[in-house]
Amino acid sequence: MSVAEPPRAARTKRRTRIQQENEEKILDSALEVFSQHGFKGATLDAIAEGAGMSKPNLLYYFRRKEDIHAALMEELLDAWLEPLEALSAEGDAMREIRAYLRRKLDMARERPRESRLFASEVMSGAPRIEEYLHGRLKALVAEKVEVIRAWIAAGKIRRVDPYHLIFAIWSTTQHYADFDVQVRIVMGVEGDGHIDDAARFLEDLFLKGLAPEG
Amino acid sequence: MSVAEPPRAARTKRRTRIQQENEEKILDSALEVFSQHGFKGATLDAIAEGAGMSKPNLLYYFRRKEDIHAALMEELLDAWLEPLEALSAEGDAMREIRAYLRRKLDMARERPRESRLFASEVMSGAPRIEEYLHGRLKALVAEKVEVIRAWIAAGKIRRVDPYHLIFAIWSTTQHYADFDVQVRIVMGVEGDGHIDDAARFLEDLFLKGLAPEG
DNA sequence: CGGCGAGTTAACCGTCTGGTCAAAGTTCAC
DNA sequence: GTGAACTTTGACCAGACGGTTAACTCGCCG
Repeated sequence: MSVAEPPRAARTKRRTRIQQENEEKILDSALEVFSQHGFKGATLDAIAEGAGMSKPNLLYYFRRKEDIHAALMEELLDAWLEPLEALSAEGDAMREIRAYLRRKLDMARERPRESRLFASEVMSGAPRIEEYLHGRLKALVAEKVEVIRAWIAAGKIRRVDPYHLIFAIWSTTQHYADFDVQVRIVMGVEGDGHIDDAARFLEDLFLKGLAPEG
Repeated sequence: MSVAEPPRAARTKRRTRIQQENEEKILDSALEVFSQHGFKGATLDAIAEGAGMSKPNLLYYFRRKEDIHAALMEELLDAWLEPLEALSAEGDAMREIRAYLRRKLDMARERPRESRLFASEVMSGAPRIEEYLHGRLKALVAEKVEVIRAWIAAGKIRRVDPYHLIFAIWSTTQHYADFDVQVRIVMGVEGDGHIDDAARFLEDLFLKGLAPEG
């Protein structure tokens, strides 16, 4: 009669050291598996093995596959907004855009699995993050679109469609995470030095491409 | 004892009308399913249902799941090279790049599922197309990189890294296929008119960003 | 150092999955 | 119209899958 309630049920705060460690191991393994195979393609067995524990033990910490994915997403989605949130209307337009590019490229370098997790979710139709896309993300983008429009109105950057500008920044930077394998093979590189070159190229392209006439 | 050999075994050419039709139905359904859920996440049941036939019947045309995926990939990979292949050293640099952008955007508009199929394959580590990436793709890119270098040497475009230029074109254009759901939600659009805006934006960005000084 | 709750696991369940098989039904050239 | 080749299907299989249960072991606080 001593069956402990699975810890994730009683939320609030982390309890034991073991719990903390194991949830970390699970989420790390799950990130690997989900980002490679998507939600449907990921299996609890693979996640459990990657976390170095049995499947029932894994299910002691997260009752359902969905819960693991949701926990991963919750962490990810906040981090996902940060770089764009930091785009400040008060700053210098060109400097802000360059800084945004850098933050996004840093994420692609340091958290490529998260990028692929997000991509895989969107590519499968975003069934589990529709609310987020329609809500927080859409609102934040709308807000920053206004910031960019203001820069255009003030003659700080050329007249371009702010939405497509944001998409262009997202796509070019995330590409180095999502298509990492392809980039490495095509370029024939191994470390991550090529991302510095990418940074130079992208800053160059966007700053030149957006600079006001004259 | 009249069990016909599964047709895909005897390659060469299409035989019956029914076979032609059914293989088409299967590949169309499989494209839908693979592009949404990846190789592991796709099931034969789902593909069969989408194709409007029973699973054993599906397996009469393609003996294994792998074979369906391979057939899809074979078709795709050729189409994938075409736009870049058409980038001609003889043409005007700026015009060639603009035309390349347009071809890639057209593919994103007209064949978004193929784009996602490719993306999903690369994101899962490209286990089934390694040879292609190391072979034909790498070689073609290397060839076009030289074309771009020649344009730079001739002062037709600014001095930028040709590899990253190609990646930037790939990523910005494919984004409208791979992240279609996100793009639609964030922009709040429904048809595909936004891709024309994307075309204008991207041509603008790249042509301005690459134009030689002066 | 004893006990209680946290942590772990073997065994299991129903369903799904990729794939097989033999038999039945259909098509089409002759 | 018929027979041989082509097509379709129900029944089936072994293993994978997400998840449950009950009983076991371990860690740690008093």
